[in-house]
Amino acid sequence: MPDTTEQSAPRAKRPTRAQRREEILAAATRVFGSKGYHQGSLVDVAAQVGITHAGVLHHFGSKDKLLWEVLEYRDRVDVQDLEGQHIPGGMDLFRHLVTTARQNAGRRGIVQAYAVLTGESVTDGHPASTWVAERFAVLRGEISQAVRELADERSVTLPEGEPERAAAAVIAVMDGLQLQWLLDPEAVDLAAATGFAIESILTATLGSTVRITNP
Amino acid sequence: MPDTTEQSAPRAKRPTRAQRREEILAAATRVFGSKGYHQGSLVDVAAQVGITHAGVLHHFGSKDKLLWEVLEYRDRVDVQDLEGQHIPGGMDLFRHLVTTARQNAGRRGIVQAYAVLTGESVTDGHPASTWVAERFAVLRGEISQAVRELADERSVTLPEGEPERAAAAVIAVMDGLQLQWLLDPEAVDLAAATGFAIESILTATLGSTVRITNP
DNA sequence: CCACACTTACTTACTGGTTAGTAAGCCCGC
DNA sequence: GCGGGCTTACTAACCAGTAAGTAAGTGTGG
Repeated sequence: MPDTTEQSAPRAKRPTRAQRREEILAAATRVFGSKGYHQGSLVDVAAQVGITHAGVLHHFGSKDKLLWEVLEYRDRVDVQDLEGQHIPGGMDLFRHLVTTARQNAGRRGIVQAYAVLTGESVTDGHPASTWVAERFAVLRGEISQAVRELADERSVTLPEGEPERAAAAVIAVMDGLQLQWLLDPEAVDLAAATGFAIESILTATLGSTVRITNP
Repeated sequence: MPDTTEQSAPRAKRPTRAQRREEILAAATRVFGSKGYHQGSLVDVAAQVGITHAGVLHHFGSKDKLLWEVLEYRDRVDVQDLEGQHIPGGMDLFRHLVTTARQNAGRRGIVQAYAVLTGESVTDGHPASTWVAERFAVLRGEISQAVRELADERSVTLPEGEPERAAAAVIAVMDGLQLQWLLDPEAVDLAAATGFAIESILTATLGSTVRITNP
């Protein structure tokens, strides 16, 4: 017997299409994050929203498309968090990276989702592989640009390919630390280790001590 | 009609139990490497050896046990490659790490298997998670010890927790670079970037320039 | 040296479970 | 009253694991 007296809640009625899609995307992020894409099923996702898996397919057509929208959704949320709505450059970028690491230590789910999908994406023909590869490429571009800016500020001439090498190393250390932290949070201080590693790489690249001050 | 004249070849007859198990382990490494553990099926593994999936289960009992043996097999092969049969310490360890990275650039399959399984292992209740976590713990122990040795050699006193932080960063950067390299081999020079990053971290930790000379 | 007993290495066939995706229809709210 | 949101019901594929049978090898007693 459904309770029809329920009407004080703002929307016990029916969620709009946009609301439902958002709910499903959030649920899918959790499911793909905790179980991976292949092991996480549409039934799992649907259950979290309180519908059947066919309902999910009604909104997204296929599991692959759902994954795609989850990834775009994550990007959108990330950009939203960035109040300025634009990616900072120079030293601000590295400050932002360390800040993100500190925030990440408090939201295991997101970190797990990212780690699982990234790992899975190196399998042959994985639907997320191009997304992850492009993401890496964009990040390398932004970070190497920031490294060049810092070098210019300090009038340092860098060897050919050095900014790119440093950028790849910075991204690598962040991802790798997340893996270790997920498997053993006691053993790794995510924020501290990330800050330390990025400072190390920048110091070695620029030839003089670099400190990333807390904003 | 089987050719009984064939006897110059050591075994056209029937492979021994040990031989078959080895074949299956190699096949499973390839399959789990290219498809992941969950997506890679026993049928896939069996097909590569030319038997049925029940034959695989005859030798290994269950898929979980097969994975376990694959991981131990990988360890065994790695140790075999190390001619001294023992893990080096001090600067030799870091030389060994860079050498490994250089070798890895020529064996994509192994790197892929490691990356996929590590990523998958952070999912809830994954059969490989304890193995990966322990592997990380052991590596952190060995590398932080090597860092302490280098510090002693140079009469440097390190802050509390610094060797562990450096060790985690070194492992992280190796894993992270592998991911980027797998997704875009053109964009990342695995050996060069690994050497650069490790040198950076050691230099920052020890306070003086560290170079890892080619053996 | 060979027959008989036994073991090993599988295969075939099946079970129970889970999966993504499809089709058709119901029902609520505008 | 009708259309979008959803369910129920289904399919076809695939999965790990089990059971039972078979052929080929191995060891042994005579």
